Amino acid sequence: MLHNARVLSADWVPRDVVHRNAEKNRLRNALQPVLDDEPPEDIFIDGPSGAGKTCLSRFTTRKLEEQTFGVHTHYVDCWQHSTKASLLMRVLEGVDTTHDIHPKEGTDKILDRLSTVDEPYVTILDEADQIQDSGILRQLWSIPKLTLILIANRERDVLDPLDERLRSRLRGAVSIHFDKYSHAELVAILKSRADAALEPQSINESELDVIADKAAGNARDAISYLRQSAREADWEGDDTITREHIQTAIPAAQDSIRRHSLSKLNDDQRVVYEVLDDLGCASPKEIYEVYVENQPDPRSKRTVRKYLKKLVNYNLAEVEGAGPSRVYTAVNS
DNA sequence: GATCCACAGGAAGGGTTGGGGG
DNA sequence: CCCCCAACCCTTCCTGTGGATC
Repeated sequence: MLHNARVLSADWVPRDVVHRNAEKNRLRNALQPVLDDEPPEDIFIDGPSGAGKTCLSRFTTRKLEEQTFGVHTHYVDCWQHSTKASLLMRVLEGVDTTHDIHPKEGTDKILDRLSTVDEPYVTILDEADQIQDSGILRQLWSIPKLTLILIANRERDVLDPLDERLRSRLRGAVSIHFDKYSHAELVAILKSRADAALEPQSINESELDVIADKAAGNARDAISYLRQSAREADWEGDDTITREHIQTAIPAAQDSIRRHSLSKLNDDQRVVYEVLDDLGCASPKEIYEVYVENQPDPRSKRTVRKYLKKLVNYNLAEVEGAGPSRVYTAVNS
């Protein structure tokens, strides 16, 4: 059934993006200075998960690179490269060799190399709110030939940690907001992916409808549900995807996302998650008290606060309220 | 509306780690 | 093989914030 599984992988960039025409035009216009070799504009993209931010950015920069000689574009996932050294190395990989950089020379050397690049280049910083050291952004913004496209769920998550001088400069940035996909748009996206990835007639419109419905505007989820549904059908030896396959596939897809997130936690972080999962819903104080009982050599409160924030970032927990009424809830759907 | 308490997260300092060079 | 250095993680200390309580 699956004759081109890559089309259903999370980082697949389609040959054409069918929706988001307004956003596409704004991004292209914002990148115009790159073509004219003028000073770059700052570009922000924000919107909910699965709204097509990453996909459209990668699509647009790929087009730019194809159509323009001497322009380099590069994608960096700040989630995987949240520390200063690893992030800067990834940025440099997009334009230059990195094998001659030694860790003991520090990050200044990497920044020097980035500053001396003499051709314009565009770097997408996806999940930009994950960058731990806000000084990195200031340094990257001062690089003459570099155009940054910053992607985050909420623009203010990136801007708030910055100092006032930088924030005021960035008020002039090109800011592109993405909304959730509508149901009809999701169905259309699923249809085009299914056409490219699956044997003809493997799935019909009403089943796509069910998947789109469950994904609630999130294209990334929708595509992973479709992928898992195709696998289910394959395992069963069926050549069409039925509602039963989808029913099985959705929890399986959600579980695999959750397990993947859990695998990235260290032992203490996992204990904090398990404590929260047992409690279901609890204040930071309660969580910490139970955590300390369960751990012979517990981390400090401050560190556990960092862990809790991490769980929220990984979608393993949700948080509500502020101050003393703050409550964390485990996510284990 | 003043006060209190729990919380978030920044800053600074110390211990640990890991890769390269002597 | 050990030392060096930068990066990284954790801790301690601290400030600012906002809901709860009287």
